[in-house]
Amino acid sequence: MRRTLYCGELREHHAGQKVVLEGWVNRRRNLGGLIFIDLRDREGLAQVVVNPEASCFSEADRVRAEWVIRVEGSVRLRPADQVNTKLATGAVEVIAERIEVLAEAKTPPFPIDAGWRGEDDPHVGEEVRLRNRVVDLRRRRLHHNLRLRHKVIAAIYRFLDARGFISVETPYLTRSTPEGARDFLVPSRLEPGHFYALPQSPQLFKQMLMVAGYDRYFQIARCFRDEDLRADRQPDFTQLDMEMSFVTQEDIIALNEELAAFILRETLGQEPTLPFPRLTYAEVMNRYGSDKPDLRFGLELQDVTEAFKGGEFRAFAGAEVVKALVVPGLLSRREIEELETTAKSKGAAGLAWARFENGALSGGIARYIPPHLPEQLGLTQGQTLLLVAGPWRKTVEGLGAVRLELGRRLGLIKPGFKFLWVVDFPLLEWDEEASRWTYMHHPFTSPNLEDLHLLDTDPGRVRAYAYDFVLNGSEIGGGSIRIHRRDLQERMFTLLGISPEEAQQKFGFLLEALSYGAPPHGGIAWGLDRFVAHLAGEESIREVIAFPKNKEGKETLTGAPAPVDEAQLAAVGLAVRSKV
RNA sequence: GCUCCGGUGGUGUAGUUGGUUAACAUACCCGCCUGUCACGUGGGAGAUCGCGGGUUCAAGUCCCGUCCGGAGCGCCA
Repeated sequence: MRRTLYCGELREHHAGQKVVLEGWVNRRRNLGGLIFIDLRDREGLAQVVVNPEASCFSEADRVRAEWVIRVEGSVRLRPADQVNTKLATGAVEVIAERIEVLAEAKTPPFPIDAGWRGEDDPHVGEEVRLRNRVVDLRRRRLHHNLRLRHKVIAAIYRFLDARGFISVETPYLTRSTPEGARDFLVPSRLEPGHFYALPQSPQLFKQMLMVAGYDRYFQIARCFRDEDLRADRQPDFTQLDMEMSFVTQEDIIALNEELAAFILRETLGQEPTLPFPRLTYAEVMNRYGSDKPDLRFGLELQDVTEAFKGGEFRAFAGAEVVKALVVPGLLSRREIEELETTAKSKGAAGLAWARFENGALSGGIARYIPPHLPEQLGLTQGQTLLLVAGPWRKTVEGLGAVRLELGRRLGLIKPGFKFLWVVDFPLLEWDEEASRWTYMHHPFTSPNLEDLHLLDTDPGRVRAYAYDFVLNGSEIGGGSIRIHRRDLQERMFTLLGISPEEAQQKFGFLLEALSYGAPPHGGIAWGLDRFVAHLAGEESIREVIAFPKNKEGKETLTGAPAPVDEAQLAAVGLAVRSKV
């Protein structure tokens, strides 16, 4: 007899039926003469009862947690006083007639049963979890996360298909492109000494699909970047990649926020309000000190540059900007010191402060604060004023980091999903190390045509048609309108210090494509792992990836990366140098 | 590459100013138990406290080094 239904699907209307269940023993309770088995499959738990007179009683007595068994029996309603209201199947139980052990199991290294009966799983260290990932993946939390991820992807396909997008696959073995992140290299056997690179994104392929007239493309694409890992970064990660022809920035933004709303509706039953806020880069940096601000709380930065200009406090008098944060509450010296460390980590020179208590400012730099300032900032009794002064970017980012830390510490972050778009990014930023301009997004991003006249005279002020999609303080997507004219693309390469020869060698195929009549086009890529992690309420994308890598980039199940045979190296013309 | 935090039975934790046999919960094994649902109950086994060195009469505890893991900085077009 084969399985008739999932354990978790058992309901009252099955009462009286013969069923066959197959699954894992979540828990076994032996009352002496009577045995209960909570049988588990991906849909949930069902209670199996084994009576002492049943022929399978001795088999049931032998069974242990995580054994895989098949149970044949009949469903019956439980007496009213024995209904388990915590389980969806709690009104019924299966009286076992036959039990067959399909596989015995070692005792699991950590408990996995609690989540399945609706409780919190006890905390287990991530190292232990990743080392035993198969066991870990049995827990309900990960079942839920991976199914949510699937639902998100399924919703993406439904939505984009209905809007005329087609999914096209692009190569994983491709060419190394200069700059950007470090490439993962794959040696060529047919041409020893030559290498493929794994794509950092399908960027150039999708642009060429636009030139080829496909008009609307998308792909759930794996991307590879050989950089250090973080809670929200893996060396191989998944993008929702998208590109459209004959569109404006606003078209892309509007379509993508509809997509986001559709996904939330389909997966979580939520209805976010559209449109999402669109804030300029300058505005979010000045108000939140971040290009990916968390809008779930206020605590905005305020500009007080003028109040200190030319004043007696030398450190502030000549500063490019002075920014202030009004903190609800009196912070201790120790707390301020910790926050100063946070500010300094972003390059701020320091963190000045004063407390407003007993009707006056005291402590820190209280005596240097202009008399009118507290009123201007709305500073009231029992609050702390924090200040950073210096070059614009380090100042706002320093205080922005403090804002974020305070949001967490003071519990200001409200639950929910706060989306926004950040627009009007600068096209270029100054690279101190290389002493030249470099792109902020990527070298194919179109300048805002209104700023084109500044390109040679004042490149730093040129805005880009680039936009980031931000959710709860996390960059979940980014895109741009691309350059579709060969002459402008060549001009950009020159500005970025890429010689015509180098451009031809590395991007010749793109320039060539652009010279065959390219439509105006643009697109976006979402960090799918991050997006799903937010929807699942997880801090780390490792919780929404079945087999993630740890902080050191190791895949803990298989032990990758690992050495390979000398013969394998020889076949691709490589030899490993002894460690330097 | 750098900074910070952590490492104690299988798992999760406690362990005070250094002081007897390293504690607790849970899991595990055995006994008893017919309506449990984290069953109950009695018993048992299980840890050279990540590793190495140092200080000390005495180190889980203090110091140095090292390994492993996590958070962040740099990096991430």
